[in-house]
Amino acid sequence: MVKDWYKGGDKVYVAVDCIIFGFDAGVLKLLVFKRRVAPFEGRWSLIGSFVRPDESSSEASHRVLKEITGLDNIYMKELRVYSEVDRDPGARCISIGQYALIRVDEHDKELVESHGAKWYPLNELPNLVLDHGKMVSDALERLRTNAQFYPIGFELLPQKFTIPQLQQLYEVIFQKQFDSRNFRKKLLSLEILKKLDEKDKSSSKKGAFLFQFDSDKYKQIRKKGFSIPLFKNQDVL
Amino acid sequence: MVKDWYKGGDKVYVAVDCIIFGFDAGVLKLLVFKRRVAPFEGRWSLIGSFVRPDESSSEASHRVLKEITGLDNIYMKELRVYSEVDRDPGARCISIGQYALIRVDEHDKELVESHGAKWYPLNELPNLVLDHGKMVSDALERLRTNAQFYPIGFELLPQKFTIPQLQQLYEVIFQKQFDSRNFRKKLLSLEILKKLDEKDKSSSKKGAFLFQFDSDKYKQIRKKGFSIPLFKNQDVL
DNA sequence: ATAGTAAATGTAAATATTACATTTATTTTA
DNA sequence: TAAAATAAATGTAATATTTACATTTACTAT
Repeated sequence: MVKDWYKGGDKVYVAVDCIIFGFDAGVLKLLVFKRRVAPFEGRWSLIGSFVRPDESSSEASHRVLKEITGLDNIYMKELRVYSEVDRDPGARCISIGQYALIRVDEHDKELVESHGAKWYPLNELPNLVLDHGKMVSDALERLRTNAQFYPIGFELLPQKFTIPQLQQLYEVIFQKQFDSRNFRKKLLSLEILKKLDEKDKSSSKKGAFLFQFDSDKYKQIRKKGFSIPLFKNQDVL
Repeated sequence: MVKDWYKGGDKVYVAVDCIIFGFDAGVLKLLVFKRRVAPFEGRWSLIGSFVRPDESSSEASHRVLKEITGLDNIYMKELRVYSEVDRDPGARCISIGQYALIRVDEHDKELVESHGAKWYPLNELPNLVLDHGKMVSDALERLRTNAQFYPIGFELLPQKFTIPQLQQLYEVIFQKQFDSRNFRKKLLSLEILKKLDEKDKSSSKKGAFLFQFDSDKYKQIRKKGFSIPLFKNQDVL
């Protein structure tokens, strides 16, 4: 029931749009889809939805993410609200940008295809509808900022990964090369990686040891009151 | 004109609520106001408004902030969207939390009073309507996080301030004492403070030199690709 | 002239970062 | 089965930053 005093307000459409990052074959990719219905039929768009009466914006974005990728329990954070008056010529409609990091190896590729969705390397993105291109560049900036201060890179790698893989990811995110000895030393010094007794031999004869992100340990450290900036000299952007 | 394909969506009320921080008499304060009309007449609330058809959420929050404090050009950032289904029993209404840092010495005190608004020290806050208490604690957390990595403390101090004042502010934000010699050294080493030829004698016979935040220099540094974490060992939270 | 007060300053020890080259483990090939 | 090939793994010395800690300075009030 809507109380009288709300009658002064103007209702608007509220949507979520997901900026979904993945790391595959050494490059950062974004999941976009080709619209099959109006508006913007046939054009590329972020994956989104109206927020339904029975869900929050966060629930809405997790719902569509699951619909398209089959994935639950995804790293997803609010980016910002896009509410410029004329952003959508069809109606007053605000959109909440939600950026997500997923493990490409874990998602349901057939489901993605069946929805007309496709992974594009960030530098080969097609033009997107409305302000979705802006959402992507904002999200990329946010990803870079957050990756400086928090260990979120792990969200983009398989559960088990090698140090060289991790380094490659950070080099792609920050567009910068790191010294492999110093990179390894620094990451291991954070004490948030569990070394496994297993090697990945896909990229060398010697094989590289696999590691897992130790999120319990990370939470402990955070609880004690520390945050972990990955690189001290933050000249990574 | 609303196109047909939007008819599937459900419209909702969209509001902004401002979490307004100030630093006064050595304590962090929040600006809240006593509602004079329904809903929640007589109860304390954040300062907010519906987002109007002709403005973005950012414009809406700057508008109400100006209405109440007389201030323009305020540091204000989106905190997050509060869209839980039952957050407002009167109607489906989502709210965009916007947190702001203002210089208490620059705001229009009479205007604030005339609107029934009042500054409360953070630890003496009255109960607030709806989820506004949660907004405040979220905003405080965000303030602390951001103050670790970015020089935003200056937004809460007068344009001209002393190093001891700056230190006191950071001690309040982080609930932690700093060594005055190291604090001064660290802050000056960032090279974003302009020393003035002027002293503030309000708190000592000797007087303390006044400084200004040099935002041009800070922008230059950022442009070159550096961010500036204020404290290396981020054990400040 | 002296006492009182907060501001300002310096340094040595500990820690973290950087720059840089060789050895190791394994597979493939000769 | 020895040798070649390849990426992974490791160590160290030089530099920079952070930390811990006590005295002097500038000014006002008595």
